[in-house]
Amino acid sequence: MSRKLLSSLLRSCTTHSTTSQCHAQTILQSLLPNVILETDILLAYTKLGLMAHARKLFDKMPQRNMHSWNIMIASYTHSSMYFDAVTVFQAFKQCGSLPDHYTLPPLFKISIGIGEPCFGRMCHGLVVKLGYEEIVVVTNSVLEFYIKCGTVSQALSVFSNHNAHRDSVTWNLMISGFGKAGLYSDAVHCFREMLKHQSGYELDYMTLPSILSACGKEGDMLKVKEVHGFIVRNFGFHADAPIGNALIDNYGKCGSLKDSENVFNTVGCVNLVTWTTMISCYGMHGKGEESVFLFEKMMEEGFRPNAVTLTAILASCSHSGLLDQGKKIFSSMISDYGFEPTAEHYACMVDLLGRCGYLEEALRLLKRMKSSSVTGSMWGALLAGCVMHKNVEIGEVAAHQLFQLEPNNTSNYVALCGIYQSLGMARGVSTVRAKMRGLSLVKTPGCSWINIAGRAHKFYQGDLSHPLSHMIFQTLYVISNTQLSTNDLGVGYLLHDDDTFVMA
DNA sequence: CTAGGGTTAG
Repeated sequence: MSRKLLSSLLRSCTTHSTTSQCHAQTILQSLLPNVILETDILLAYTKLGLMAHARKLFDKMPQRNMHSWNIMIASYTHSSMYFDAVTVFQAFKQCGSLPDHYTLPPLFKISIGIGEPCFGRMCHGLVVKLGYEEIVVVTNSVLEFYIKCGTVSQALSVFSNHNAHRDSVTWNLMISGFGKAGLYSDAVHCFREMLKHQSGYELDYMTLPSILSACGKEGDMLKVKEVHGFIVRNFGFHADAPIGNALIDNYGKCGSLKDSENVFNTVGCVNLVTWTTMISCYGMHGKGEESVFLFEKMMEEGFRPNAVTLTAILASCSHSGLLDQGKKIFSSMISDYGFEPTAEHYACMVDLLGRCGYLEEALRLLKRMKSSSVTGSMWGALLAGCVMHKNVEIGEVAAHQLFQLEPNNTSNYVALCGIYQSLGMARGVSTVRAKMRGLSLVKTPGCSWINIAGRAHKFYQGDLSHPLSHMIFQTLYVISNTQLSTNDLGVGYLLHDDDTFVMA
């Protein structure tokens, strides 16, 4: 067999055995060493995720080209083996070579993967110095890097500096970046800008889940509906699964379970995430029975739940007080599916037991675990249960664990304080407050808001300064039909975005 | 050989 033939065979290999056979042939026919052929073998191994095989060959190669270095760096990165990727990159630099536009994008992923943003910033410098700023793929990876670091301002400056070299990926990165940073109105603004720059049929459907999520997290159902209409007009009803999933999720987040159900019942593409999303929508709306029903139906249809599905169903049971169903699902996941419960699942179970008032049982569950594997979220769930059921003994245990684990989390101090307060334990209250002062911790006030007719109405706890607060108070009183103090109601004032009052 | 979207959690 000729080199050429083996080369093209290698490029079409899709299994371990065919790749190994081709590799063996190159050796048998004394075709090695040969950079082109060896690089083909490297690529074939890495495509199959056989990094150890690739590395063994790579280390033996007497000669390497840019392609072979890039394959190793990119595939280690792809396999989340960031430190191996760094080692290869360092060896590469030792040879005195400079990275090219294929080398650079994985370097930003490595920087995030190893948690060293300095490395990424240095690579950004390399991009500029080596003149790769005009290659859109490279610039997009720089943009993604700054977004993943949480430095939106840096991302925005990269975005603005490259208005001549943008593609749909660039726009999508910026829109989803704003959304991830909680800058929802900026995300919407960016989406509008994008639409101005391209005509309808060129529109990229990958942007749609991002914009839906920004609208949904803002709680703006009108915008979600608007984007939904836009999707139907431009893409028809048979959107792909992530779009349907985003619609279900965000209708749910905006409080319209009916619309979520509607999408769920009519979408063309359904996957595990679709089921999980719908289950968690029912959970959010306190409809645990529906969640359990859907969970069972999902399994009947042959979907195997994953870790996220399990978290969703457990959280759902928890919110609806379905103790037995939750326990049953948790133990059957372990026995029937050999599932290894994660920290989140234990936190859900503690939450479930705690809400139902089984605080001792919840504490026992945590005490059975290795103390190093008990997370803050588990103690946090227990503490929340103690607040609900005014249990000071277990509450103190949980709170003191949390003070060790997350000393700067103000919510934990406030929670313990709340238990003391509800039991009239004045000394406890002042001790916790003194502790907070000593650590100079300040609690940011909780705020909730709703969007009505495109305007954001914010509510802070215990504030009655709005002229309509009396009316709101009365309405809440009627709804709750119980004797509540002003403080319990959390009545606030309505504020517009620019802090001017809005008259309903 | 390089870049982008969806699901949990208090």
